[in-house]
Amino acid sequence: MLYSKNKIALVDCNSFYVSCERLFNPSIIKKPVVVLSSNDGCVISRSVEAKALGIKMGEPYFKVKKIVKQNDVRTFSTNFALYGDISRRVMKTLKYFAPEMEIYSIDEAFLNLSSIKNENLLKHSYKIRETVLKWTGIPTSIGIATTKTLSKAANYIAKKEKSGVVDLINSKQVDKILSNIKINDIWGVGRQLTKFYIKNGINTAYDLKYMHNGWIKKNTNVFGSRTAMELKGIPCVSLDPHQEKRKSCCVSRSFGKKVTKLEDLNEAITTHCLNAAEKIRLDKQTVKKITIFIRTSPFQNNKSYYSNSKSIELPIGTNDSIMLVKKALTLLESIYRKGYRYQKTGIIFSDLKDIDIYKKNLFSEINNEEKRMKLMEAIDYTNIKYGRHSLSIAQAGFGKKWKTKRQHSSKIDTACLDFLPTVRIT
DNA sequence: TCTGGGGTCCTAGGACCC
DNA sequence: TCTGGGGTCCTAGGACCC
Repeated sequence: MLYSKNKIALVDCNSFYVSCERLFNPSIIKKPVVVLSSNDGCVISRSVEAKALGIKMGEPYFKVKKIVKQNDVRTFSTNFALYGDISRRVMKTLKYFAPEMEIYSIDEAFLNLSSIKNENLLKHSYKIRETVLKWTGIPTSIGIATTKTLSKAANYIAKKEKSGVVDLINSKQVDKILSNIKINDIWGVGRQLTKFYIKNGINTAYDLKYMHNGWIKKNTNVFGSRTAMELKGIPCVSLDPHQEKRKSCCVSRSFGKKVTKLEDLNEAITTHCLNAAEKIRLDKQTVKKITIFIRTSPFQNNKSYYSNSKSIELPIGTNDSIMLVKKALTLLESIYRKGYRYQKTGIIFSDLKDIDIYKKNLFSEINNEEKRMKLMEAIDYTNIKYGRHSLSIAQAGFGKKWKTKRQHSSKIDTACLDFLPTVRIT
């Protein structure tokens, strides 16, 4: 029995983006800190000190500006290149402790700890936390349980504990812990399900756990039943160590200033399209379906709102920037309407396939395409070596009046990550 | 004045076929 | 007069996640 059970640990980095910024700026340790989303729009990461001031996750920045000023909260624009690099370091460290793991997001991973004896689970987890902190400078929390959903719940509680670890496998108080988790804080229960559950008197994780299977199945979808089963300790979502390639690729941005002219939208779409194409080329993929969308602000409810999108299916998959930009601009022109103040535009590549399939396509004109592929390779190489957008195409524009706002950038150059100081926070 | 971006999966309903 | 039913496939949109 000792080894027969699933033992899953969810390791989650505490206030990850804030922790990353702190690595390079020790003066903000123990101070209230927030990291803002693109365009300095919303708060997407908060230190505990910032949380204590009542700053909520996802809140628009302009709404908390007052609190920020009054309390000298340090604010940062996102630096995803940096966070990605630190994330890779954290994951590499975790791999030492569990060869079988699933990277779930930039700051979370599920670890299979089934080979660890029950009585050693806690000790092992403390060791994981200590090592990650020592090697990367990032503090973490760990939740251990027999299913993913329960380990998420354990982690949720671990975040509030000083020890940073909660083990539900050896705990005799699982139900008590679950009764302290509100229904909307359960993994997989979003806004809609929360509304429905509360209407039916289900208010906590405990309530959901003891709900009849039949009732759940009849009244929710497969997601709902799965979550409920997992709370009961029956694994329904297995740990998947296999890293799949992405199935779609989206690049979109809000504008720093509202945009009205087609030529500005053209520049933005071209830029986004080039970025998306570069991404899929790095993953050795091709795209068959392109969608572009534009919209005005959904928050300015008074005036005319306009939102539209259009897709096109390509005859064969490609990752040729020049061809993709041409198609994207045609799509854009067909949905552009004069007289609106646009807030955001973006491009979605879907139906992505491995490049090898494309190469074997009998209908492609091999010679021409090989030339194009060489050109794309050269562009990517130059951009990686000399910085993004060293090489671009003219349609991407030079003025970029629509550019995203980033007023709080920490300007850390991750090209120098090798010189990253390893800070130990105690 | 100012409200993110990038994903995955599920499902209802339409189109089509026999 | 009486106007089927069942199956598959695809897609847009919704819900959810971080």
